[in-house]
Amino acid sequence: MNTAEIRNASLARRERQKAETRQAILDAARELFVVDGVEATTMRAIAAKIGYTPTAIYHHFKDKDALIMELCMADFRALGAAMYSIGRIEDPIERIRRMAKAYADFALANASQYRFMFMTDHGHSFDEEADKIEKSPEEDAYAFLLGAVEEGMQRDQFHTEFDEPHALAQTFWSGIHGVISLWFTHQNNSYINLRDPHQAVERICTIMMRGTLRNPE
Amino acid sequence: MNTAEIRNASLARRERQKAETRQAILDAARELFVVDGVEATTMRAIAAKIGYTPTAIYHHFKDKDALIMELCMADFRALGAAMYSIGRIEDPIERIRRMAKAYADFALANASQYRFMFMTDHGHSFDEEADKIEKSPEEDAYAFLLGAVEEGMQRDQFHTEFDEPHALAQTFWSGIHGVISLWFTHQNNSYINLRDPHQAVERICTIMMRGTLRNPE
DNA sequence: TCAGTGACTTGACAGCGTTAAGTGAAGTAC
DNA sequence: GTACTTCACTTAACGCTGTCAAGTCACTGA
Repeated sequence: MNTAEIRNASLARRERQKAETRQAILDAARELFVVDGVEATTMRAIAAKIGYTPTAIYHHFKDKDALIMELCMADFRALGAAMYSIGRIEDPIERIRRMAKAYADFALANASQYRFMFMTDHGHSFDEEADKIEKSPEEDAYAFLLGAVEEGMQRDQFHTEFDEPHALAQTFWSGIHGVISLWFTHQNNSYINLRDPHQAVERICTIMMRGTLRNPE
Repeated sequence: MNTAEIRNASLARRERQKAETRQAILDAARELFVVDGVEATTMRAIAAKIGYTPTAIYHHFKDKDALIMELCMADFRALGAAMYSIGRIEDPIERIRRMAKAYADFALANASQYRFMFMTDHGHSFDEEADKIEKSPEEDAYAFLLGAVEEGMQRDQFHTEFDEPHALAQTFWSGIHGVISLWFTHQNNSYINLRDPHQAVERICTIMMRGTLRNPE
């Protein structure tokens, strides 16, 4: 090894070590967020979990919000991947059904994350993040749904009065989100006694399809 | 006035003064909660607003949670009243439609309160409160909706497969709640660009009715 | 060899919800 | 009239939070 190679190697090692620490912070934060919730986990707890002082975190992330946001962005990508994994099913209506199920499965399996992604007001934080990623966080999943709705419209599968793809896609999303979010906040309410969320998602999905399709089979 | 009367009068005055202070705390807290949100409002800010020290509040409420919960219960009563005010419309389906609109109007006009009532996890706090009030907080509004759904079923207005009143009432509720809560968390997301919530509520309401009614007109 | 870089620590700050102990005015009893 | 009690409220503090200025120290480059 000549001196230039050594320098490069050592630079690379330092960068790798920094990246490892950064990842350790993210992993620790993720685990604590999932177990205790985002609000309840402290910077001190995250630091202690990986054997650093709390201030060390601030060398890798601007503040707690930036740390949270990074994990949140990863979750959006994961949701997008979960949506995408159902593949290109020919019938757009069937595709929407499958998306609803995949969405609900993701939400129920990642409750803490879902809470933070869709049940917390982030103000304009997402807009700011979007500039960096070059597209909005929900884009993948939302665009996927929107595409299916548009395709269904092109095939005249919906009643003619539903001619605005965004409006219809947002309605479908709202319905599923309503079931999920109500479940998260009211599952312990003994008076309301909410029904099983998986079945509830299926139910509202059936109802919304029957309410919008031209020929519900 | 004899001595007994004087004693009673002074006791009454002291109780009234205490009640006034208590109410002042509630009023100040309400205003701050609405403006800044529940989380961002501090006990110190509430106290400062009415010219007391923070600790004074603890003579009237066990802790911040108890103070919040009291306001929350008042909001549930207000929502119940808003529902009840639409009156006993003959057709249960039309009644459900009106309820949806009244519910959405309440939510959009009382955003902070709605957030806390239906978008925050209260664990078993409501159950504990319910023991005191002898009925669960949502009871009024939920029972009102449930009654309309049951009536619609008795009149065979819904498809026969929808034979469980709770399941259907919860589905309707979920749909409206989904539109509202998504609006609150994502109204500023420029990529999603959510449609007007009033129209969105009307849209999902129409869709859900068409998807459940035997003879949608 | 020596200055410089940068990951990390030390020690602190302001603000939070909450509480033990104290104050002082009003009511009660003799 | 004086002593005792009650109680709404204050004072001063505790432990907790997110965050930051300053310091440490191993490693790098000339």
